[in-house]
Amino acid sequence: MKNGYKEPDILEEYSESMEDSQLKGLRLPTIRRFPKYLRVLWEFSSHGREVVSSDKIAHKLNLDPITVRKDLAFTGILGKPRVGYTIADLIEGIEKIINSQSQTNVYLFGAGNLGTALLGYGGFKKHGYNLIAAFDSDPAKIGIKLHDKPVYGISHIREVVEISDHDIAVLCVPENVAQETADIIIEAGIKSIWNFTSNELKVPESVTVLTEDLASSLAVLSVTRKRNSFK
Amino acid sequence: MKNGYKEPDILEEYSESMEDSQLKGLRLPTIRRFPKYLRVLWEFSSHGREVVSSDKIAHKLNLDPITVRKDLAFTGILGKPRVGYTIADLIEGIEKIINSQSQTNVYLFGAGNLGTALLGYGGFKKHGYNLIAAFDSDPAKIGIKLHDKPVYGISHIREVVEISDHDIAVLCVPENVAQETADIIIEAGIKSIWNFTSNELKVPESVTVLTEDLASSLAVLSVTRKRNSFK
DNA sequence: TATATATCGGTATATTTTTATCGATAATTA
DNA sequence: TAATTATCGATAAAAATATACCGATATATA
Repeated sequence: MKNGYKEPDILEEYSESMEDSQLKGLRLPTIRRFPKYLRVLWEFSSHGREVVSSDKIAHKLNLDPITVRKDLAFTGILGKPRVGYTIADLIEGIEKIINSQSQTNVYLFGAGNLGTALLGYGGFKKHGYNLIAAFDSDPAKIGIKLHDKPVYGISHIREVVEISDHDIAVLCVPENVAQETADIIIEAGIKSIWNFTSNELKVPESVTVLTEDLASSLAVLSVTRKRNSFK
Repeated sequence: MKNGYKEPDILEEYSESMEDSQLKGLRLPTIRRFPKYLRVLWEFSSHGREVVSSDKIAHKLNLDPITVRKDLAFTGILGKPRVGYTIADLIEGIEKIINSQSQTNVYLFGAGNLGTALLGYGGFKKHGYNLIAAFDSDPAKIGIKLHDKPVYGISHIREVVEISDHDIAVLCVPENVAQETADIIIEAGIKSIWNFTSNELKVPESVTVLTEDLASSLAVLSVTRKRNSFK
């Protein structure tokens, strides 16, 4: 017996700091797919299913079942041949990886069009993020509520933000104040910035920035379409 | 002389249907980076620069200069040793690839929070896309203008949309009507859908869908931060 | 004018990501 | 109970992507 399916070993009972080890080998494409798996798992679950095969998941997401199995292996959840995976276990396993911290607070900076839209984005709550408050410089907005979230002046950042290593700032301010706002955010102790401005931010190494580049997506759409039209 | 820098050949004078061939070998990561190059090239240009090296661009975007040179090679624009590339040429070359068509019309479906935000998104115009109109089912919105764009009832789609192969539909409707709206869009002849709902759309092969998955980004941010905290 | 240096573009290598193959096995069917 | 089948997980191969290397050369400097 050289390779192939093997009866899995008994799971280690203790896994105190498994998070670190679990993260090893985890790649970006896999991480990006996890929320997609969650979506279809939630859907299956809401239809009363309890188990699901990699093939079924793959089909829903236009992926290869092998990809799905490799990704799901990172959760440590084992499937059964001829049956599949227990949906509830998978959901728990994925959530543990992509948002394991007890709670992640999200703060919005810039309550303009896009910012206000994101205040109403249901994905935050669904994925375990708590949108706490918004900050804006417009006096007309300060003090009111948008989508039930209070809007503060940015000078009150220290009073509002409970400093915690895994809080997230969503940056939706105009481009010309993007960097200075980021500086204030970092100064206040927030270490993750979700950047919706088309602006490369200069930040210390200890701060993580993810820039959401809508123009990149448009480019992909444009070229993909052109490609499709050539065949 | 086995390899290394070579005096470039004289450019072919005619290149009628170069688009197709130019697209060959062009990969998704490169396409995604093109708009980023445009951003920094515009910036350099606005500061009065006329030439720029791969190294300068790479530095701005946190990329490897080799990556930049390889990407830029797809434009066909040649740089000069010790000098760099002519910025104006690069801009033209990139724009040709990612949005070569004379004009791309963009139609928004669903003028809710996110939709309205996108109506105000400056990137459209900047990258050569014309946002023509929005469609919504809410009678209170139909007939008014949002960000100077008219809002129509979706039943008027055929009157408003000039059918053209490279038009883009931006889908921002609630999830429960995502698929049916997509069907109407496709029926009207639009072949590219930029999908902001967290919903896998079933579409014919001839239609290109790009799903913008905000939850995926959040996951990436979450895990990247966790990683950073381990070192 | 000779030398030094920045920077190009081509080829080569390394790493990451996807896809294929296959033995093992749990449930199903004959 | 035996054969069939769906599906797993491990290893292997292929494809895509990023990085490294290096000779050539245009400008700058000595």
